[in-house]
Amino acid sequence: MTLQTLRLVRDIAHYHSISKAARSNSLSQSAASQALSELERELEIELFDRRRRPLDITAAGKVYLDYCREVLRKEDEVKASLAQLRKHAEGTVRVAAIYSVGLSEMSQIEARFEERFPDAELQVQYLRPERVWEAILQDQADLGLMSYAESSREVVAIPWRDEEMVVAVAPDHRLANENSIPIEAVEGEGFVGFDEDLPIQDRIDRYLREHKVSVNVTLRFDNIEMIKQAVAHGAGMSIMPERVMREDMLQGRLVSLRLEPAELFRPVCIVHRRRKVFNEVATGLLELLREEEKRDAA
Amino acid sequence: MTLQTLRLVRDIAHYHSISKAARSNSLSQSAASQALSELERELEIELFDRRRRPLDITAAGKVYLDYCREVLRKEDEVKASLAQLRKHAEGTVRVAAIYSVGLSEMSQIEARFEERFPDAELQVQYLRPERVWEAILQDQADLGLMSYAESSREVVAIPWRDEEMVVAVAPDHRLANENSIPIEAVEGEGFVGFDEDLPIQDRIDRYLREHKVSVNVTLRFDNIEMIKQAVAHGAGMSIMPERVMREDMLQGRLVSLRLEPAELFRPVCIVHRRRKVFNEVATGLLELLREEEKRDAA
DNA sequence: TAAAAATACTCCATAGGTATTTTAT
DNA sequence: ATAAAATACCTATGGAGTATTTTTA
Repeated sequence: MTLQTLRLVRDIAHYHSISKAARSNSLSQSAASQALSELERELEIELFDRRRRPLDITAAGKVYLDYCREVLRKEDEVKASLAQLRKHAEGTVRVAAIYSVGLSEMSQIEARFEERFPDAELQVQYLRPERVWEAILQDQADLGLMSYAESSREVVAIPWRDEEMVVAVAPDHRLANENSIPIEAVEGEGFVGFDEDLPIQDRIDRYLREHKVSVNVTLRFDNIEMIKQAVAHGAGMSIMPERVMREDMLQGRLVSLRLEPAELFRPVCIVHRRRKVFNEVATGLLELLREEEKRDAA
Repeated sequence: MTLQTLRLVRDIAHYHSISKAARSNSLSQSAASQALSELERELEIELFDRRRRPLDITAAGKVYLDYCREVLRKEDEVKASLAQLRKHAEGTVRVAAIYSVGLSEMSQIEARFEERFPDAELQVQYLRPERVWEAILQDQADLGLMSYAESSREVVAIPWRDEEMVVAVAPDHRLANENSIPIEAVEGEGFVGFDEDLPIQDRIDRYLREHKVSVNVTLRFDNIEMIKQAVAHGAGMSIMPERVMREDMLQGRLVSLRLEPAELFRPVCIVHRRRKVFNEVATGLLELLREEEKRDAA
């Protein structure tokens, strides 16, 4: 017994005719007749009085007709709701990014996305790194942008770009007029660092160790924003991606000094669940991000 | 797509498991999996997130689940309603009878019916003869009881009993002390008759004519009740079935005189639609009526 | 590694078609 | 006599099974 049959019953009642109902459902008269008979057999009750023409609906038929109408109405409703959900799902891509990818960075990307997919929706969420990972794992986001990510069994990390790390100082710092400095120049300097369990701090420490330089760490934070603030307020120098401080440089809050040798980079990755099935706009965004990276590298 | 599938979706959502839902629907895990996949293919949207276990319902799944629940609830309702109708249809017989079959007659039959089919319902409607015929034609009654009925292409008339016709007079009538009278004795009498277009009057007229007797008709009615009243009030004598005036005789309102020769009978028939499919109790009533007739004839 | 889901393959029940008979008006 | 419904008969689709592979946790 299929939903088609309910439609048929409704139409037979409407036309008082099996043939007409059959036609309006693109069925043969025979098929309609059989379907109705079979339904009546299942229900063990006659829905139409075959002994008069035009066909007459029975008391049971009236009861069943109400049921058909309600179900068909509900069906229309659910189809409409699903169509909307489908449209939304096909036209939306959800991105989870760490704060330090930068709002200005993303707004450029958003602009290019908007241009390429005028009807699509790009939802960007800024989260702490571990929350980005979590969002990807739980499929709360289609794409993630985070640093120091590594592929796991459930998540793929695609290298996106390596951001050059530089020394950040306040404008009134003794070294603020330099354009670049050798790493040895930071020996013994007051330093604002990341928490020690963060990968970024691990890389910085290794770099310093390799060049036999040690610094005097006065403060530690778990995020770049706090570090920038501390540096700007004269708490010492720090090492961070040049990109994330551009805004601050323009506004004169911070100064960046290139590090020699320039061996220190923060890798930012695009992450997504393995075997994730992307919709068109997600695929489009992925492509767009890669173009962005190439343009940047150039 | 069958209703079974809706039940399956509901159960998968409930158990968060295809296997468990399959079991509870007496299906193989494979069949359930295929049914769900097929449904999702039709709807062009995923209802469950297969990438986590236990299975997780999607936004679309929630919408569809609501639909499933409502339809299944409606289905239960309609099944219950139909079961009731079926039970009613199987346990009910509708009879349409002319007034002059007599309430006391019928109440005896009803009593014997009640005894034989304690759970069944006997619906009796008293109607004018033409309305009895109509009720049978339009299947508003299963069986009809009426006089002077003849089979037609759509209706079968089964002779039930022939009621002896007698002379009815008021208790203060000049002939009221007689037990029976020869037909010649009514010559010239004041007479209350039926309307001339009724078969019963036609037979009475023919009988009188055959015996070269004429009466002085002072009043005509289209039904026996009115005639009985007129006779009781001294409007003259009449001829009618003895059965229909028994009550009035007991209560001293009327007196019956047997007619010699006793050649005049009112035939009462059981009528029903041709090829009518009777339920058990209708068949039972038909049988009971025939027994009643035999008992009577004896 | 163990369970659950998906898939490959097969079978057959039944929905649906055409041609014909039966029924109602 | 005519139009509509039912039926006989046939075909093909898809629902459901078993066995196996793939996936998740």
